[in-house]
Amino acid sequence: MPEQPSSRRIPLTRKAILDAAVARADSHGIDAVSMRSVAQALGVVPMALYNHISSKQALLSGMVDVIVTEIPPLDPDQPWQPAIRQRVLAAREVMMRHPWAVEVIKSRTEATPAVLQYINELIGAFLGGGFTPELAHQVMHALGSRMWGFALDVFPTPATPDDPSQRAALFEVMRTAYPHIATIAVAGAHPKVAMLGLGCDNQTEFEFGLDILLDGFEARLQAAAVESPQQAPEK
Amino acid sequence: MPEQPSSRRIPLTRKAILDAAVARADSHGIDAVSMRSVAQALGVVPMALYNHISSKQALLSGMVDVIVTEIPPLDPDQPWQPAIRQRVLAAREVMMRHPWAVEVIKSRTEATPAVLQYINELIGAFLGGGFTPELAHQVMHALGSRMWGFALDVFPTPATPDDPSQRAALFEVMRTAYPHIATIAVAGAHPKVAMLGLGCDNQTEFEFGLDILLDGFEARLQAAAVESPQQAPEK
DNA sequence: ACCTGAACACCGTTCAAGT
DNA sequence: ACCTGAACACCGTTCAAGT
Repeated sequence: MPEQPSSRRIPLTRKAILDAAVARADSHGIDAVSMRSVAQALGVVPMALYNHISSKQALLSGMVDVIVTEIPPLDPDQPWQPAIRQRVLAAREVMMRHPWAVEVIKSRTEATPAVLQYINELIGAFLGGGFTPELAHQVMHALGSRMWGFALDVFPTPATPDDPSQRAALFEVMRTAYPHIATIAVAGAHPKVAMLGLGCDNQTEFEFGLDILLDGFEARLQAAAVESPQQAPEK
Repeated sequence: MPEQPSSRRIPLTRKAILDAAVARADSHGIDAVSMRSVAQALGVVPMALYNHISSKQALLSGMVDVIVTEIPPLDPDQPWQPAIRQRVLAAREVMMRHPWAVEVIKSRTEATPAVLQYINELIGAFLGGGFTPELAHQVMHALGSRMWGFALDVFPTPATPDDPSQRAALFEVMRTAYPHIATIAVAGAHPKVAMLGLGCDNQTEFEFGLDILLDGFEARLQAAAVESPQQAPEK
């Protein structure tokens, strides 16, 4: 019995489909999420999904919506910088729970409601912190993917062989062909990482980049306040 | 006659395949690049490609290699900051010439030789500018996709209807549901962009984010020099 | 209104055969 | 060593039919 129709008592619903897709991605990886496989997991024929979700792309966007909803809200009692920092790091935790999410978010081209709401709230924090709309626009773009808690890590790791002697040979090749890469590879901030542990987008490095951006935003905010103090900062 | 075998006098070669794939992506978009379509463009059967390129993924990586080679070299006569800034902006121009490149680079997981060489040279510029290996490691990660001249623009544009009255209706919906987004949308630095012209990753915004990062790198470099002046900055 | 079944037009890739 | 032909095991999606 390859499927159990007894579980199909409850009618198919958009939410049930998205939850099944997220569950499947969590357990089997995003490549295991196809219209056919999700339908099978629900005990239903592939075309049944199309009554609730218009396309594979819509399914992926809906999956993002589901997990973006997991991001905890902004703390309204904090100044903009710690509030945003905290929320971005919270978003990062959600992304770490769903390792497929980064790849899917990178491929999205249209925003869904939960995504728009998250963005809207971040902008609200900037505006509430004294940013002009123009500056808020700029900093949101500068923040980019870091608003979701990840940095595009285009620093690809060559597959590191398990065999130590092969690994040493590879490192020797790297050191002669790309000496600077070899230099910083061994000088990573995290000594536990193997010598070719590039491609590491770990917590320290994420926060390093995030804080440079947030500090830069603060500096631009101050500069703007100085050159056009139409509204005094004290109230 | 659906194909011309006369063009198949020259033997198939890895470079010929990559060039054909790049040409096809430039003219028809990345979705038109399949093992089958590239083979057809070369007047050859799909499986013939596998003698020179091991997989579709290898084809995509090879395509990136081809265009990364188009990025002009670093100017060795300049200090690290203008040199890197200039080269990143040059990389950006290459990416603009090949609109498919951003999407493909985002999906790569392994570095190819030209990519490693480019990265190696950037690191060399940081090290030559006085960065410690540790700090160079950090700033390379913080730079992230911006080293390729693009920022991951996770700020997706809702499809804007052509019809003005529909567009006005959409904007009204946005303004009530996501007021802050609407606020900064109309306050973009580029007045020519339509009111819902979010998702714009234009030159000004790219440079805004890039300069925040580069300035932050400089500040960290100075801070490190102050706290451990084992090598005096003056010579 | 929702689900089904069959089919269409594709994919990347393996395998065995040709030269 | 390189190219071919046929096949395999998938895709997303359309269409017409069922209830």
